[in-house]
Amino acid sequence: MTQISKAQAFREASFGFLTQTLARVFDSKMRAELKKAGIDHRVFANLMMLSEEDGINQRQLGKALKFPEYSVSRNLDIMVSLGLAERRPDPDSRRAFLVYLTDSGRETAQRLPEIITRINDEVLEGLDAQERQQVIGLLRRVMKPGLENMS
Amino acid sequence: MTQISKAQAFREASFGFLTQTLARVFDSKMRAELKKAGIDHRVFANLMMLSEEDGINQRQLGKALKFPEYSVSRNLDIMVSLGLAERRPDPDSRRAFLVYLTDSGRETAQRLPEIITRINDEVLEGLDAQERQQVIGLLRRVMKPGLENMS
DNA sequence: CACCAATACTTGCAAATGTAAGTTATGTAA
DNA sequence: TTACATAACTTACATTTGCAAGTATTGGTG
Repeated sequence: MTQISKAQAFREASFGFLTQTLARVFDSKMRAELKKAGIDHRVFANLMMLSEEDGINQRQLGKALKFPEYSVSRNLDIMVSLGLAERRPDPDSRRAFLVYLTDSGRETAQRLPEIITRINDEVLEGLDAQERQQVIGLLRRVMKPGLENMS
Repeated sequence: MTQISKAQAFREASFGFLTQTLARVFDSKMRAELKKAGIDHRVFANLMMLSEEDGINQRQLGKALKFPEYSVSRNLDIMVSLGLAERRPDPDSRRAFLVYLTDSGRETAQRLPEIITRINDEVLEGLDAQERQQVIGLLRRVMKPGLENMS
């Protein structure tokens, strides 16, 4: 029986620690791959989300991705300047915008799944197919409860 | 049967997306709690890691947490300036330092588990005890393979 | 031992991020 | 109908980060 200190057991058993650490790995790999593909790494999460659902406002976009709203605001500025997305006035509220992908944004978004899949496969190499399904299913459940939004 | 677009199924099935999103949630909650506790949020990961194991060099510290080495370097500057850690020369190599917590660092580190546990419980509220064990176990396995280190 | 590559760590600079405060528009309730 | 809180979004400023290039030391190879 190998000796494991309390602290070690604790850190390795922290869900937050684990997700932060793995998120760093995913992020740095994504940056490198997106650079190769000529896609701006700053916008990939929003791009992916909008390709799933457009015509939502910035708040909703931020909530889905757990991004603070100032971050959505800035990322959208970038996407608009790159011609990937556009803000249209919300007919129901003059203070909100509805966000839509442009054709170019949609085309760019289509190139993402291949990259994301490849990197996920790299990161998940230690798990078999069933375990991958399992961990993904559990993480999705963690997301569900709403997890009150960011600042 | 509710209609789910391919894109949605895809994003929600991306391990990387899920960990990044959940890491953002954990991070923002940790920041708020650490601020209340008067602990510098920049150093908490290193502090926790070092309370588990000291006397390692900066490379090893970075590798364990998947931090790039420049980040370890700067975080240690902060920890040293706050009196939480110290760099001692490595007797085996003049280019390396061995990092140790000070007494103050150790005391501070002792206050972390309570905070981390509380936030993990908040984030994981959607899962029962068994599922928590399960997801943590799987995430640990993902960490294992080495996941070649950062830049 | 002379060379070159790799290791361990640091740093200048540009880019990105968090905080807090701002604007404008809506909802509510006296 | 005015007043006051909240919603949706933006921005100035300071802090933090990533990248790329730097130093110094060590390990190997001919």
